[in-house]
Amino acid sequence: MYYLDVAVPVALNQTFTYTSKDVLLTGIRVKVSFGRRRLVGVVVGVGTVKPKNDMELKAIEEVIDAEPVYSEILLSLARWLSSYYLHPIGEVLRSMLPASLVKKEKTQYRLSPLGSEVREDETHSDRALIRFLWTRRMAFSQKNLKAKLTKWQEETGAKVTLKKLEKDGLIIKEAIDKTHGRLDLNLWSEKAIEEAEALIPNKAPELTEHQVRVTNTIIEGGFEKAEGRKAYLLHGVTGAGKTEVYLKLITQALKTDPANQVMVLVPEIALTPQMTRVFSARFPGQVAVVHSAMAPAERWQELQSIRTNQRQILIGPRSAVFAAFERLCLLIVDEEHDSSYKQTTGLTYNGRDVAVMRAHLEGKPIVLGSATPSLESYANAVQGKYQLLELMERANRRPLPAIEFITSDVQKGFARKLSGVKRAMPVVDLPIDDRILDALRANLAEGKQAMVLVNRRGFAYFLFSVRDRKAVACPNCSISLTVHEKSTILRCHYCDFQKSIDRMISADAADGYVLVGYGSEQMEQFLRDGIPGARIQRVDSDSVGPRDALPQILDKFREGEIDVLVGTQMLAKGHDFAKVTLIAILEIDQTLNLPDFRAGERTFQLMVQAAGRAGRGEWSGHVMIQTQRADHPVLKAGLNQSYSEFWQDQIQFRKAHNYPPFSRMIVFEFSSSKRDKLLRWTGEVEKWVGQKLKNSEGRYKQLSIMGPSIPPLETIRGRSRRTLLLMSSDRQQLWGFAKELMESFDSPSGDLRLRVDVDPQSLM
DNA sequence: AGCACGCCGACT
DNA sequence: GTCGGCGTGCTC
Repeated sequence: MYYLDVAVPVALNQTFTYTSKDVLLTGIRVKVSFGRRRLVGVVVGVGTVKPKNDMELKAIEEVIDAEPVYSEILLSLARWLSSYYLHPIGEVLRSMLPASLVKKEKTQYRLSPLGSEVREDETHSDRALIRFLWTRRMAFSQKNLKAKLTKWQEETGAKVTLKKLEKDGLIIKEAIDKTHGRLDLNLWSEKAIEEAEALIPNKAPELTEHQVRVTNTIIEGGFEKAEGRKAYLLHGVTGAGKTEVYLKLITQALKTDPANQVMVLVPEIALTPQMTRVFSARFPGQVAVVHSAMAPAERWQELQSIRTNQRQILIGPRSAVFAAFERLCLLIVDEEHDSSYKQTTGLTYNGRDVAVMRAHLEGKPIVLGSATPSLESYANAVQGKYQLLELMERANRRPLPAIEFITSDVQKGFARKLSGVKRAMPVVDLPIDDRILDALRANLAEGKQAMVLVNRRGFAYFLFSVRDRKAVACPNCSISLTVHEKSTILRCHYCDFQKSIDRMISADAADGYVLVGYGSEQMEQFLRDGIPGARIQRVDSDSVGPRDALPQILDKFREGEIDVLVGTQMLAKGHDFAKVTLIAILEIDQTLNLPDFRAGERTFQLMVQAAGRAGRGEWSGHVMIQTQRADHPVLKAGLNQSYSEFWQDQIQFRKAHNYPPFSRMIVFEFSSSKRDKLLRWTGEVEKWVGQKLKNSEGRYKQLSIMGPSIPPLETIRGRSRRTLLLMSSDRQQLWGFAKELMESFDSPSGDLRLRVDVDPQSLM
C-alpha cells in the first residue's frame, strides 16, 4: 500500500493523505473524493509508511495522467509560491496549469419539464420570472442567474431565490463538462507567423562592440546546470538592441546543444505578431508562442510542443513562467520593470520574480532586460545579487531623442458645457498647447509619423453637476463615472456599470452639468480638428478591444497608412516604428501626482519608454512633454534620459521612508458588501494586531503596520474595503506576522473576504 | 472554497 | 408549525 500526499484545490494550506495500490510519480493528477465532493488533486509526495494519526484514509478514485504534469522543479516552485505568496498549495498548483487542463465542471440551470409548462400569461411572480428569463435562452450559469434574480427583485420587488425555484421543481441544476473552444486560426496563429516568416530576411545583423561584450559575458557563464547559477540585469538604453542580444544568446544556447530550450517572457502588450515574427524569422519552426487571445486548445498545443521538446523557444506573458520544459537552459525576461508581470488577483505572483526563482531552482542563467530597470532589480544589481550588464549606446548610433518640456496651463480646469444632452460645447481653449499642435502639423508636412499619449481613456474625465457641486459617481464604486462615446455614455472603469447620460439626467437639466477634463476619445477629436488632413487612429482598450485589433492597427501604422496614433500608455510599450519622429506626452503630472510610492518610478519609465519610440529609424526623434512641474527631479532625470539621476533621487526617497527595495510589503484587503460587518471585522483585526505586538516580546519590532485604513478607492463593485499594510526589511518578521494573521482571519464567514497582495505593485 | 448541520425570525 | 436565513465546522 502506498500513501500519497495529495494537494487539492481548496482554500486550505495543507495536503491530504490518500491510499493507492499502485505506486505513482509525484506531479501526477488524481481524482479523489473530498468530503462530499470529488476533486482533482496533485500527488506531491509518495510514501510507504502509514501516517501516525489513526485517521481513516480514503483511496484515490482515479489516476488522470500517464506521466507527471509537474516536474520536480515545478513542484518545488509551487511550494515556494505557496509560502511566499501566502496561497494554498492546491490552488497554486491549479493556477500553474494552462486553462485547457483545468477541467471545470460548470453547473448550469435549465427549465424542468414542469417549468416549461409555465404559460405566457402567468401572473404568479416566480412563474412570470421563469417565463421572462427562459424565452431567450436555454440555460444560465449560476453566477448569471443569481445576478438576474437580484435584478428582478430590485425591479419588481418580488422575492425569489434560486433555491426556491429549484425546490419548486421549476428549474434543474446540472453539471456540464466544459470543453474547450474551437481551434481558431487568427492573426496570432502559427500559420500567420509562418507566412510572415517568408517575407523577412533571416539573417543576424552584425552586433555592435557593446552587444558583443555583453553577449560574451553571459555566454562565458555557460548554460549548463549549476548551483546558484547567475542572474544578469541587462540595462540597455532604448534602441540599444537588447533583442539582438537575446537572439544571439539563443543562437549560442542552441549551438551548444540543439535540444536546449529557452523561455522568453515579455509583457502581454508586446506579444504582437511583429515581435514574435522577429524570433520566428531567426529561428524558423522552433518558436512556440502563447498569448491571451489564443483559444485554450491552441495555447495547449504550443505548450505541448515545448513539453515534448519539438520546439526550442517559448515566448509568452507572465503565465508562461509555469510552462513545462524538457531541456530549459536559459530564461529571459524582457522589459523586466513592466507592471503587467504582476498578477493582481488570486495568486498575486510577479512573473519576473517567479522566473528568477525558477532559474535558481533549475540552476540555469536568467537575463532581465530593461531600459528602465525597476528599483528592486537595480538594487539587486548594485548589491551584486545580479550581474549588471550595460548597453548605453543605441545600435543605430542615433542620439536619444531630444526631450522638451512645454509649460502651459491650458489643460488645467479644462471643461465643457453640456448643452442639450448629446452635444458638448467647448468653453475654454484646447487642452493641448499650440506649440505641440504646430509641431504635429509640421511633422505631418514632412511626411513623418507621431504619437500622442494621454492618461485616460474615454471622452471626458467626469460629469460635474453644478447644482450638487459634485461629479456624477458610480453607484457601486467610490469613483466618478467617466464620460464615453462622444459624451453620451457614462461608464465606470472599475465595475461594469454603464448608463447613457440621457437616462441619467433629463434634457432640461442638462445646463446644470459640465464635462470636466478629457480622455483619449476627446483628444482624438481635438487632433482631427487641429491637424487637418492627418490620418488619426486612437489606441486604447476601448478602440482595440480584448482581442486582436491592436496588431492590425500597429501594422497599418507601420506601413504608413496612419499618421498619428493617439492613445493611452499602451502606446509607450516596446513597439518599434521607424518613421515616428515626434511624441507628445500630455498630463504627465497626473502620473507623477498619484498617491503611490511608485509614482516617480512610473513617471520616469513612461518618459523614457515613450521617448524610446521616437527616432528609431534614420531620422532623429523629438519628444514634447506638457508639464507644470519641470523642476521635479524625476522629470529632470527623464529630460536628461539619465537613469543614474533617477536612481539617486528615488532611492533616497525610498530609503527615507523605508519603502522597497529597502523593505518588503504585504497588503491585506478586507472587504464586504455590508459596511458595518466589515468594520466590526477590521475592528477585531486591529485589536488582534495591537495585542500581538504587545505579547510578541519584540519578535516583530522591525515591522511597520499601517491600518486597517480606508484605501483611496473605498468601495469597488459595491464592496467596502479596508487595507492593512505590513512593511519590514526583515523578511522573517514580515512573513511570520502575515502567516499568523492569515491563520486568525482567513476563511471568514458570509461575504467577508480577505485578499493578500505580496509585493504590491500599487497601494490603491 | 463548498457543503451540511443547527439554531433563530416571519410566513401559511 | 415550517421555511429559510446564515453562523460554524469539517474536509485525508
